[in-house]
Amino acid sequence: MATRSEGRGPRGRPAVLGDVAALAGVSAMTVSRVLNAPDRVRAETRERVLAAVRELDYWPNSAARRLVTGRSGVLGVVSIDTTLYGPATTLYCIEQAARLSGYTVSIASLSTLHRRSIQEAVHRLGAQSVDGVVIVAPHESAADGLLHLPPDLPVVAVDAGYDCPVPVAMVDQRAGAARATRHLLSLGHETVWHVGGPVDWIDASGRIEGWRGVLEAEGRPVPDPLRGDWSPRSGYQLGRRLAEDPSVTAVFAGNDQMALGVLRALREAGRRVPEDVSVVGFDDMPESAYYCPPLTTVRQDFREVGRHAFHLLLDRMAGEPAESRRLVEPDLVVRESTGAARR
Amino acid sequence: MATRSEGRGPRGRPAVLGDVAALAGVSAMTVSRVLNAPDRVRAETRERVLAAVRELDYWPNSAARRLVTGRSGVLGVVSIDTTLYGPATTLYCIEQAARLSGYTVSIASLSTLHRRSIQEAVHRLGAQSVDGVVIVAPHESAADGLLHLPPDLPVVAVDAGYDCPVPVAMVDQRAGAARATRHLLSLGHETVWHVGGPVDWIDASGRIEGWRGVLEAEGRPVPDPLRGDWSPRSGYQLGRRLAEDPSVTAVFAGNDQMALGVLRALREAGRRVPEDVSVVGFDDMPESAYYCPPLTTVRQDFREVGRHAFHLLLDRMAGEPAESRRLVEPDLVVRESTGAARR
DNA sequence: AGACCGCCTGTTAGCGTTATCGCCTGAGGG
DNA sequence: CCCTCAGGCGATAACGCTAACAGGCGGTCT
Repeated sequence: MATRSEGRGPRGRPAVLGDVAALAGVSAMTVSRVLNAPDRVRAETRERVLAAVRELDYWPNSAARRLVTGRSGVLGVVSIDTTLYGPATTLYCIEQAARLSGYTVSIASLSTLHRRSIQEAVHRLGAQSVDGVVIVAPHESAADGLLHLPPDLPVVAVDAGYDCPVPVAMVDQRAGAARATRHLLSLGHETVWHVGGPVDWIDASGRIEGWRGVLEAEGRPVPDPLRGDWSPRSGYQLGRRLAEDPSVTAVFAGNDQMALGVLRALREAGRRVPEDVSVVGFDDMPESAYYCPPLTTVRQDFREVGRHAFHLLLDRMAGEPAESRRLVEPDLVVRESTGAARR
Repeated sequence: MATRSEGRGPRGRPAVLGDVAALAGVSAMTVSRVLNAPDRVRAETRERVLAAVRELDYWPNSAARRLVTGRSGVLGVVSIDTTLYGPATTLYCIEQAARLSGYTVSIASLSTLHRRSIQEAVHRLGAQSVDGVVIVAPHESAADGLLHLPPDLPVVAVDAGYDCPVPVAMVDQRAGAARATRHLLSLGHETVWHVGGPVDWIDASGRIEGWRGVLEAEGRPVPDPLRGDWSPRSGYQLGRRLAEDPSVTAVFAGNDQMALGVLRALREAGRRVPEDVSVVGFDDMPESAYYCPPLTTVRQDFREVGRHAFHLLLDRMAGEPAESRRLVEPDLVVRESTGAARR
């Protein structure tokens, strides 16, 4: 049952291959075969070995195995702030998928968003000889860092933009933003203001592109996008500026948290949502349906992204000519924070 | 620069210790010493070796090192749903602290909250020979699983209750809940209703104890606690029941997300917050200050908890007689969701 | 002057596993 | 009857690193 407690080997230490072999009356090699290629051993012998394995509570030493095979069964995930809803969910789903396939996941958070930082993080994992790495760092500097990685190490990225040098799993940010913007225009709003994510964030850029694209295609005025930092606080601060401008009737926020801040700022300024101003968010966090009013938003399926990322990595590790990109389509979830423009 | 790309050894593969030794004109052992005990090598020799290390872009093979030293430089974190705010933040801070001390962190999420599940997760990590494990699973079944773990493997827990069999870092849930409850009573409310977390969750229990303790000490009626599942949705559903009861004037929710659901339910029922009903949450997520109204809540310093957990583990790994518990004091943050009871 | 000590470096022997090759046995074919 | 061949298993040699000991060299103490 327990890794190092019960079933100690004869030496008083955890049992090793040799102990199992001795107990089963076979050679070490046979035990190894039972564990790695069971059908190459006679059934009777196999049973005897397995009995010994159970009796001694033998667990293979992964370091020794790794040393000789070169593979570790460990994947690395390099990620920015895993406290954020998106990265946290993605990480969680990568880990789940990996676990089902027998992999363990090691993480390396980035302290700074510097190109060196990403390389350093990949190195930390590389030094632990991971079999592959998923990079969750939707940041320009990260994309830059992706260009200078060990070519032997299978690497895939998440949300690393439309022209990512490594295979990437991502939500179609442009499509999502376009959907949100079109929704607002269809309600009769003249144009849509945007509270975007931080400069240099790739998904922030993608959302801006999608938003701007629709406005331009429809021949609407394109206000300068405001830039926050994803936090509710920044949404609030920018929201106060928008609240002062009576011409603002529709706001598309780069994520739900900033949208929450915008909602609060509008409320404080006495502008009603959705009667006076419509607001759309991005992400669809579990909370968003309970904001006041419940938030219309763009749902990102992070679970899907995580799974895709893992399978892309699996392909790369198998040496297959992996697809270069898997796009996940986001959905617009219409709630009560958006309504018809007043005439 | 890159782990396996540039600076290949003479063999066309990544450089190994021997390659560095050959290039520097010393023995392998000297190279090893330069890396592990630099002051035991003459400065001049050291420089020569380091130059060779750089030239070949040598990175020690962690598997080989682990095989012979028995230590891996990897810590494991076993955690429930790392999507939840608390566990996610704790994990993040553990990783940060670990990184600063030169450790890598591997994660193992729990799929189910079963006693076997925790043991299985610890095993997965143990099989990868981690040096120690932090368990973030504030659940009764986890506490149970803690009793049957490899005694040789240093293990500490987070939020595993006041009578945890292993060293534990935790927020003083009782104190936090008591503070919230006293705050509401001090505003003149006759008693306080509670929307608690799921049964079997240890921190949910702690909060109930703290809440109940204050009510009993003050001789107030103690309503049956309602139990949600931490989600805003469950808070909303339970909130609707509370909203129907006109005697309810003060609600203490087990976390901010459920509090959000309660706020929404009250609003829909036409009961104003804080004029008719006061609401307190628990956690103080970044969003909470922007709910409507901004939520009075109990702030948990998860960063501090993560750091404590890591240092407890470090002590245990060093074989020191570690403290058995580190309590972090939560703070009451008063915002606008609580107000004086109406007479 | 000889014994001794400390500093620096090298030699040897594993750590626990799997790759590789080779041996043995028994069945089947000429 | 001998040869071949395949299945099943064992002996040996790595994998890359460090622990433990050994030795050489210069200086210090008696």
